[in-house]
Amino acid sequence: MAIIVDKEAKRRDIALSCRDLLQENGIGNLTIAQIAQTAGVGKGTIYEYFDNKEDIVFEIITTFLREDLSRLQQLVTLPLSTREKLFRFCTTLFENEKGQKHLELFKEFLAISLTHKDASMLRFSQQTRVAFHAILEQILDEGITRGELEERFRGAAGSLIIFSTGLMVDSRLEGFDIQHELNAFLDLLFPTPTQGTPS
Amino acid sequence: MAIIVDKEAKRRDIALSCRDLLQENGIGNLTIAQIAQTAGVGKGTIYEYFDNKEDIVFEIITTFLREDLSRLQQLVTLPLSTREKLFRFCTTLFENEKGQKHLELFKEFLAISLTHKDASMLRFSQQTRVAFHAILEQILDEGITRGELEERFRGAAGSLIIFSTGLMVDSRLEGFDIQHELNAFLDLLFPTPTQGTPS
Amino acid sequence: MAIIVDKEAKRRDIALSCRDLLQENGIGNLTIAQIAQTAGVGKGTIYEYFDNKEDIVFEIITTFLREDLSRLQQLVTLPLSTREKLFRFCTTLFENEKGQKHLELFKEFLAISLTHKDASMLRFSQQTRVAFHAILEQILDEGITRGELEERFRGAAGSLIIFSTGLMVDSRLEGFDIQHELNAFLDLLFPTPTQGTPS
Amino acid sequence: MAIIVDKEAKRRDIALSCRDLLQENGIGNLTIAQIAQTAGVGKGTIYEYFDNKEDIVFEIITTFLREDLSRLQQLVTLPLSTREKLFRFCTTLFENEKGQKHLELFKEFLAISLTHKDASMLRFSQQTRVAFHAILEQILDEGITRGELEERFRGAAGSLIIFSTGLMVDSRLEGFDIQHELNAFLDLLFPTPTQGTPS
DNA sequence: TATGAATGAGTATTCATTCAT
DNA sequence: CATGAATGAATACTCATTCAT
Repeated sequence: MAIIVDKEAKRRDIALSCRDLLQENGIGNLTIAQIAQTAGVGKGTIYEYFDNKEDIVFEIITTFLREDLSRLQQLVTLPLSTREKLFRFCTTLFENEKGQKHLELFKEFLAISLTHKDASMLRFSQQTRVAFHAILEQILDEGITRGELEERFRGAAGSLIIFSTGLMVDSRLEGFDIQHELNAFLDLLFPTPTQGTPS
Repeated sequence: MAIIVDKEAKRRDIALSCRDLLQENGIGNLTIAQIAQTAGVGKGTIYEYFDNKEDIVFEIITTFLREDLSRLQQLVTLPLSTREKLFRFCTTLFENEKGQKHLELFKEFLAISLTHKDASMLRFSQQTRVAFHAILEQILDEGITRGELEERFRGAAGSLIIFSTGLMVDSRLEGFDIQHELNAFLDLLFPTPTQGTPS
Repeated sequence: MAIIVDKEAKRRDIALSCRDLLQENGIGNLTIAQIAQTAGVGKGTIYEYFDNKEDIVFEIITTFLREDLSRLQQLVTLPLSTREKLFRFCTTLFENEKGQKHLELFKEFLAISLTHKDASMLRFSQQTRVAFHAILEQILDEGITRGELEERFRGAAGSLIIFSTGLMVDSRLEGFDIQHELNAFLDLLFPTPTQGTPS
Repeated sequence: MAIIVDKEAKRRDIALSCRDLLQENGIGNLTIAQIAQTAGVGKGTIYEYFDNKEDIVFEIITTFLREDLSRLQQLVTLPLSTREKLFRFCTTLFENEKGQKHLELFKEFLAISLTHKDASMLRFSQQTRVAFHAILEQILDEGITRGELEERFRGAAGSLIIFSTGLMVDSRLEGFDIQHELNAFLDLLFPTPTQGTPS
């Protein structure tokens, strides 16, 4: 048992030590040699703790994901309107420099998972999706509970996740105004008297 | 006097002759040698009509795109409800085997354009987006004109495109039910008495 | 006969129109397509007047050579000491921007003739050498006649040509001071009382 | 524990095993595939020990250079007149078949270094030049010490190197008699009573 | 005489992964 | 447990030259 614990610990150690490396280089330019050197171990050792390059990249991305999810989790409890929460949920990755770097990474990961259809790849993608979905669901449920949202929004998390995915992908285009597009979308979902029915 | 060749025509000829090849191999496994052989010309000849591999892949994809856009264009005139049109707009690529192949190609193209940020790549992506956007807009405008859609849906094409992108990307996930997700989304946009408020 | 004359005239026309092109691009980056376009004829036409790329490059270089030889020829008649004339003979290609461009071209030509041992290549190299040799001989002979040079310098043109070649080649090295090296060499050849016999 | 390899030793091993290959094919026709096969390693292994093709070509040429320099070094100690030593210094590469092969290689290298002005290329050229210069200086200094040469020949190594370069380059010309040209040059430098003033 | 469409050979380099020690 | 030396597949692109018209 102790050994297993150690393995997990070392996995984390290696992943943790390579966070900056991954952010700087991106997935495509990251080499096992760099990872090994940065982690201070031999190349062969990496393969003692990870199945392949993907595996270790997942582990590192997971640490970023944990951060982002944690931030998003806090968002749920913030004293904001539901709409505002949804807005922030979708724009959090576009906000500061750190978010941008994570975004770039996620886009790169998306690109890989779009072509490499390994089981582990899909599993990871799905787990990630589930985590984001859960938070979104919380926001929506609370919105409904607080009377800000109609009952029909229960179960709408899936749609919002899909839209978020599209937002992330289409943000690559030049002249794409995320805030504008997102607001237009939210206006569509939550028609307000002032907007929907201009006298 | 030398033969004067219609460059545009030959471009199309080459592109046309390589459609199957691209569908079978995908973008990543397509080689210039294969293209040349399939088109029945020398490798050098390819470069007389295309700037680089990207250029020719774009041209071939464009032929698929033209087909899909044409089908979508016909959709606009079909005697269907606006909602049904939007539904079909989003699912057309998921329908038959042919659509599936195009879908695979588009996903691969998306993956590439997500990481290779060349000017030509972005330009092509944007052009494609504009074409789809235009059709969507037609459907929406008509829906509004016919009174099926509220005025607020004018300009909603952007949101729908983004959702479609997300749909395409997330469709890679196992157990992802496109029809279900799309219906849920449309229900959200067009709350009907029967669906939204089941007595 | 008329046709032959025309051929020669057209050869010159083409060569003349491509002088700048060759100077800008160098031999290595010059393409037949560019030559044809610049000369305002078809690629095939080039081969009506020239045997191959080398042939046309020679023709163009020859026009430069003619210029340089003409300048050098003038040098012979200038009211300068023989030593000064020899100095200028060797440095003329290093002097102004124009000389530099010719120099670069000659170096490139030298590189080619060092590996491509075609008969035409050798012939051209030899012809060039002969032309420079003749001028050098004039300078030396005159120097001897005027009593500035000892009799033993008769026939020394060959040595000086070889040194010039070396100068041209070694000038590629960083920190190589042409003037210094050349002066040192000339001091060696023409020992002056102040330098050769101190005290 | 993994095997620790002496990188320098392996570099030499690979270089050594490819000497013949380089001499047979020349630089231009040498492929990495051939090098790897000849050295009995994989292509990737080559790049573990060399940065690029240039790097390995330099290393191989260096082994030839070491031989030639060693022979030249011995020349310094031979019981010959200074003039004879200088003569041999310049003709050593033209002597036997082996020298001829080295010469061909050097000419090819010269051709490349004349057009490819990379830093590493220049550095290598300069190092080589320095090594030959040093030996020449030894010969000259000794000649001066022994009273065979006038004091003015101190520092003349540079001029002689340049002449040697020219000799190497011009030797490509048909009908170029190295011995004759070199003797003419040496006669010029060392005027003897019998030669300079024939009664 | 002029043209320009067609051609096709030829090669360096990267890097995830393995396995002998 | 750890290591790091060895591996090898896979591919775009240029351009001088030809020859049918």
